[in-house]
Amino acid sequence: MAKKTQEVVDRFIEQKGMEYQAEGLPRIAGRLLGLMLIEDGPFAFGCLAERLNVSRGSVSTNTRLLESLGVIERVSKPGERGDFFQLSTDPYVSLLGGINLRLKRALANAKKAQNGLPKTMKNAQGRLAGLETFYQGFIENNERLIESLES
Amino acid sequence: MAKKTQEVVDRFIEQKGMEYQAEGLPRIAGRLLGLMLIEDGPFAFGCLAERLNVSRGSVSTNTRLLESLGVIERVSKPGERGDFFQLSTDPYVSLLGGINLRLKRALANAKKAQNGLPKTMKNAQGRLAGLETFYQGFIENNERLIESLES
DNA sequence: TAAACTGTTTAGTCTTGACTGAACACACGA
DNA sequence: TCGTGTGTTCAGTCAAGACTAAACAGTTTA
Repeated sequence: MAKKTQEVVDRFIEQKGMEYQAEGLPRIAGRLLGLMLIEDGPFAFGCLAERLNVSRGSVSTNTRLLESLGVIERVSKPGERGDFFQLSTDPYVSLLGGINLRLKRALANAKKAQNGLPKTMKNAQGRLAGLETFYQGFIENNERLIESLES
Repeated sequence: MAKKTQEVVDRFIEQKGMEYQAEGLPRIAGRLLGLMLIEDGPFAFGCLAERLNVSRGSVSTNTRLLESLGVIERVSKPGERGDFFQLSTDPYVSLLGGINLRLKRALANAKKAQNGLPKTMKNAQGRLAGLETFYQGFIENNERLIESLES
């Protein structure tokens, strides 16, 4: 691989790491995802640790995290021993599904509070209604996007 | 206020705190927002510290955080000395704007990487294109939602 | 059986940042 | 001029969790 290309690849991987960190997720998870986005898999478990210069423990933890989010999947190669990983078929659909789950919980909380409040608290009722409208719109957007992405 | 209502209010405030914490933001910021959603403002600075049982330093830091996100605003009351805070007119529009800013940065990163990669890396090009489609759709959804929420 | 290689788990280190309390600078009213 | 009340800032504490290295249990190969 050309040296220039290698630089682009490495920068992208590190950027994904920083993006994940900014979202409150482990940096290593972002770097794993970045690698699987920009290079062809599947990747052997040990190869990941070596390639990203992290411990096998970190690879184990973070591959399982990404697996639980549905963005990568664990696959086996015929004839080979260990586990292999690659980007899922529909990584963003799973991601959006997870986001919607949390949004729906928050929406439920807002509705519960609104129902528990007396109708006479007009202003609070209005603000909570606005919050719910926001959540509802966001959720519906995501569902539309999921549909359009589903292969 | 009825005891039952008080319970609903307190639970909502704490829930918003937990939701914020889960998103990687300070819990106090969430509790401040929860309070301003469910009770009528404007709220005096000192009253916030007292009401939520947190230090004035924390109130200062987190009100400024929420202000920078555009979800609350600092207002003055005629005749009163200190600062007062209340929910913004369009809190969710500002919020969505901030989200889109980060998404656009990530999208730019992906595009830059794609352009730096040789066209011959067909698979990587495809995966990056998929990532960009996802970002693009998400951003457009948010922009539509912003429009529909704008008062 | 041993020896080598899996991935997971655990103990421990270390960094990050949320939060507090006190010092601070600035305004107002005596 | 004081004192009092304001919000910010700063040093320090503390907890959460990211990460590592080593111990571990399970498989495969010899």
